Amino acid sequence: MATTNQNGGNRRPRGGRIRAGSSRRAQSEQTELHLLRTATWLFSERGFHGTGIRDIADAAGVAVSAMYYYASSKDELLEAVMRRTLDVLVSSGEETLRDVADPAERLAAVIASHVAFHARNPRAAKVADHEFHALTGQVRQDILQQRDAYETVWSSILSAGVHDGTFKDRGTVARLALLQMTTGVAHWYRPHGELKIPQLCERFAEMGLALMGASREGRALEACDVNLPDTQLLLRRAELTIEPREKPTGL
Amino acid sequence: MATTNQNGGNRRPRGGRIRAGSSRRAQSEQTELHLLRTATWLFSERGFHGTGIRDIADAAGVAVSAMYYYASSKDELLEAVMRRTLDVLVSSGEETLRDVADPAERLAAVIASHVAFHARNPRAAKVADHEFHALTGQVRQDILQQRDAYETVWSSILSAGVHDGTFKDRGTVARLALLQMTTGVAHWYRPHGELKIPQLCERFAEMGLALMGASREGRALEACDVNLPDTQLLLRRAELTIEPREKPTGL
DNA sequence: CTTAGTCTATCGATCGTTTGGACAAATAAC
DNA sequence: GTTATTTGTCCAAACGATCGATAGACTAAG
Repeated sequence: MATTNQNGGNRRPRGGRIRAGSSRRAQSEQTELHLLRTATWLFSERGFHGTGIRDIADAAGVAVSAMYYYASSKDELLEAVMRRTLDVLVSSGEETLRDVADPAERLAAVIASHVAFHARNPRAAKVADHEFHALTGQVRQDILQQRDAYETVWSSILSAGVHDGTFKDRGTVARLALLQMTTGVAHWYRPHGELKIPQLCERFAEMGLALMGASREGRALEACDVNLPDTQLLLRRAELTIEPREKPTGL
Repeated sequence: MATTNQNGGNRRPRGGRIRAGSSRRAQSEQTELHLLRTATWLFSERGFHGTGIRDIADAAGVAVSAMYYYASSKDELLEAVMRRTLDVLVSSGEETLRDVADPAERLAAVIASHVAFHARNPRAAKVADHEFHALTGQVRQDILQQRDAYETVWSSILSAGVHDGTFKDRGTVARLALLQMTTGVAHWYRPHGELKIPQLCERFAEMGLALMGASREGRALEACDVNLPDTQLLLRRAELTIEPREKPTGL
């Protein structure tokens, strides 16, 4: 229960490397990523306020002050996690929607993109979803604006579909319901569960279309009636460097 | 920025009352409720770990140690909030389902009950939804079990409907999607928004039935095709004494 | 030799919790 | 009906532990 450091002989020697890197600069980048991944893991598990900087440093196998070389405060650590996460979420969505015109296909596409991202990066997504309340000041405004912009994409897809008769008009709550149920994937998805990511995306696209009462020429639209984006492509776009793929070694 | 107490002259005199009560015992109950409501408000706003006991005491207008007269620890405060919340959520659901047999009507009923509860008690519901990770030990097990039992009710409704052909088979994920989208109501619902609670319940029942592809004799089921529980009844059952109906005065 | 990167050690502030009464309402004694 | 005693409720002050953050020494790569 040492307060200062509890992995005494286990720490790598001074200036030691996490992975053999060529230059010092490459090594520095590795360390920063390692710290962000560890922070993401802990934030997702215990929440931002429930995680101490010593928890992060210990789990990452570095000294507390080494963290402050990369981030000038704990809040900045959270900011980095949220910014990187939202950036990839938004850009992967935009790219996937780029050349899709039909409202039903657009809805299926944005659902699939969103679900793929949240299933592939559950911890980072959880942090972005849960820890918004821990942000303050300008950062909070920025992140909020980015999230609003993303939700506006969903809104316009829905209203376009309502306007041309593809969807039933279910009001503003439809967007909120769709976002909640797809974002929720991050909270329960397990890689070795019932469904793999491609099937999961298709299933959610199906449920989303059904929820909106999607139809063409009087016939209800199923997921198999619309072109779904290629899942491999979705997963490549959703790749997030700070998502921790395994439990921190020092935990 | 006094550390000990920041509402100096504003506090009521020693032994003063929040509301005029008859007996001392009645007064004590009022104070306990007042503390739980204040805690619920702050937990929902800043999270459990983001809320200090001094924050709660100050917002409630009592001394820190007065809190320890009612709860022997901060964790016990959270426990009380979550237990009371889940108890009402579960029992109101059970009561509403008591004499409903048809799967489609049961789904609509449980959705309406869930949505009504989350719209009426958003802060307590948010705490129960978000702060589970802050629980430890036996309490965590208990709450988890209660939540699992509640979700099992949903599962059996869905599988009954799938079995008799009312619903399409959308696997386990359907339950998770439905629960996420309905629980999410607590995060965005505002009393003066687009919809009042009765309309909100109906809308969600509609979306839920659509999501499950509910149909009878080949015809798709709408919300108007099934009997929805009386919303006034739902709201009475969902009444939660610890839900803070207004911002704490000392905030 | 310079400096990027990491260390140990420590800071003041705040954390959850405890102590030892103060005081009023309820009860008992007269 | 007044006074004394007990009980229930709450407070101010302080405790040790832990919090986020910093200072300054040291190492090794460039």
